[in-house]
Amino acid sequence: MVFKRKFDCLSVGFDFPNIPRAPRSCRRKVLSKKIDDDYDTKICAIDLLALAGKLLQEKESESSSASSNAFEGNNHDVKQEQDDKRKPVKSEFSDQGNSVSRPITTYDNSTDKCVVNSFSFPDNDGVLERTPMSDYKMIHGSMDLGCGTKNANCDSYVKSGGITGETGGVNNVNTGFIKQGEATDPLGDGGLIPETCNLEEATALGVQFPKLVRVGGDLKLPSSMDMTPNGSFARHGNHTNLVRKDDDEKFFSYHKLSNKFKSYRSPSIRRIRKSLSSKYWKQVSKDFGHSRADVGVKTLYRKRKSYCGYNPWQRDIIYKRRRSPDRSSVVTSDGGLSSGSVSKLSKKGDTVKLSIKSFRIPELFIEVPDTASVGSLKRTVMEAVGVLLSGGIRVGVLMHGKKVRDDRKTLSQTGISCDENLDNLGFTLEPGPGKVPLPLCSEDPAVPTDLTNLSERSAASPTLDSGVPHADDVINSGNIVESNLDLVPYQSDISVDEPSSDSKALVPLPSLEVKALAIVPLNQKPKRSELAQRRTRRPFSVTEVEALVQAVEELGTGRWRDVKLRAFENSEHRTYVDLKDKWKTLVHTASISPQQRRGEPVPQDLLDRVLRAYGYWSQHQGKHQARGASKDPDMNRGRALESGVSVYKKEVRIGGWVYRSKQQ
DNA sequence: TTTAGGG
DNA sequence: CCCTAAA
Repeated sequence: MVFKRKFDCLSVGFDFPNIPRAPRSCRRKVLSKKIDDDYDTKICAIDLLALAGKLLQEKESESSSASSNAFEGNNHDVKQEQDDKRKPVKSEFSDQGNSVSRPITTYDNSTDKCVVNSFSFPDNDGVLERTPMSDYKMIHGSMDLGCGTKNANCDSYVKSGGITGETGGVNNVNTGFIKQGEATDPLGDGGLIPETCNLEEATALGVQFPKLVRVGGDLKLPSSMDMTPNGSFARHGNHTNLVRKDDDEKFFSYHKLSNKFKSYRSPSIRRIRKSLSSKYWKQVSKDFGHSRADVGVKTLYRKRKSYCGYNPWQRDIIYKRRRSPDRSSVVTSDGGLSSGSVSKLSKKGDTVKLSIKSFRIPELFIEVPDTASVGSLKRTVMEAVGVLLSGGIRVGVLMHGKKVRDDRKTLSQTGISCDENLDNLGFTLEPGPGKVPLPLCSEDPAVPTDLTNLSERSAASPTLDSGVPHADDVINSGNIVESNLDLVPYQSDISVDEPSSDSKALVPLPSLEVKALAIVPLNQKPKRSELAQRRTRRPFSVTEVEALVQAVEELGTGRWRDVKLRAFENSEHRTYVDLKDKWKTLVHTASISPQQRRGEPVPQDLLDRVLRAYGYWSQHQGKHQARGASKDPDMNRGRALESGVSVYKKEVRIGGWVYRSKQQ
């Protein structure tokens, strides 16, 4: 399956689509593009644009009903407007209660491509309706994650598909980003994702959009904020290997995990990682970078390593941001439910409450064979979503379609808290420092990714390259940090140095990273099998065996690379390790009775030669090459041949048995 | 990257 | 065939 992310939006900051096309060296540059450009200058890509965030300025002394009513009215209008604009993509869908999914999906039979334009999430309209106005302190808003969505007020709204999450506002009854098993169970195993969408689960799985509470002008981020997809979501997301294909049919993959480590390194993460066996990591890296020895494996490998590596520099930035004097608080839905923190946190002065009702994300193009199972499709979609969400996201605030870059300004200064501007407020989810999730492994063996054709083996593995953020990107991120302090890793359940981290971020992503990571270990086994598909078995033909024996007779048993070059140079699929292994099995085969042998029978004469060569070279271990007397293979051959039969041992001892050559 | 071996 | 420690 191939994930194809289409960015048909006007904004291109993220440049997802560009990456795959350019040579790696160039792609890096592309990736490093600033992503914090003004909205006008095209923001990005994964850029999930908040379609409409509703803010409600509420004064304790004021009657809430008045504002609420006003708000509701506006909300509907806005919503209608949004819907209209989405028409091309999502016209026939309306927010229907709890429908698991109402994707505007088009299916192109000819190409087997699926375009998922939207997902539906739990809809809490009902709840809202039942909510007394007095309790209706949350303003419902909607956030569009679609890169094509600029803003509800933006005329240039471009069709964009995505995942739309409807969050309930009033009681904050959770609004899971992902809901119910059927639609959200990525593996279709039903075991990873809760069947029900209770608050906690939804919160864990979905993007919880918090209510923003302004406290005395300060905003705080509650630790309960949880954007973490957990359970299956995280699991699949973590090692999800996605191969994206842009419109030009070029692919590239990205890996989430590495991003996580890179972007949100924290003691907790370190701890988690530490818990991972070194073997695991090695395995991963190897599988990931593996390919033929002649295909720049090294490059890939190194790249990958560097990405996964801890980047102290970036971490510093993170900490710096955390210490930002500005304080903001975000109350998550679940948190709100359990503690009703929203209202409690409110206090003197104006309080701005915000509820982001929905998200939209860029269209996800998924390509799956028509023979793919539904479960596979689910998984694929899930992976795409997971990658999208966990790739590292930053939040941006838009007012009248323009990005508000000065994080130091107060809401009132920015005008956000003005009723008139409520409809002009928007949020964007932009690529975080990591930008592009980097695939670590192939989630689905069925994913046809050998476009790069690195090797047989790599065919089942993702092609790592452009999706990886580079130093450039990091630097870039740093710049962004300087100018936009809108991304702050926030540790909810794992706060380390600063339990009550200060943050300006509306949406703390770190927790997501952390939780996701925590699940990694659990996937080790299953992952491995999926990510590194075993090469197809290709039995040696008699001809090959003969060639091998011939080469070994001439070169000995310790020069597999030479053997490879001499006799199998044109057999791409035969590595020197393969040859060595084959020789090993040949020796074994020759040493057992014919009845015990399996597979295509090897002529006895060949086996005899094997034993002779084996014996001979056992006696002359590397003598020839060691003395450098015969750099030229032919010389060795000559010697061996010259010696004739006599050069071979008459007796070959293998496994305690003595084999006598019939020809002796 | 190769080699050498165990799995 | 795979995985790796060593070199």
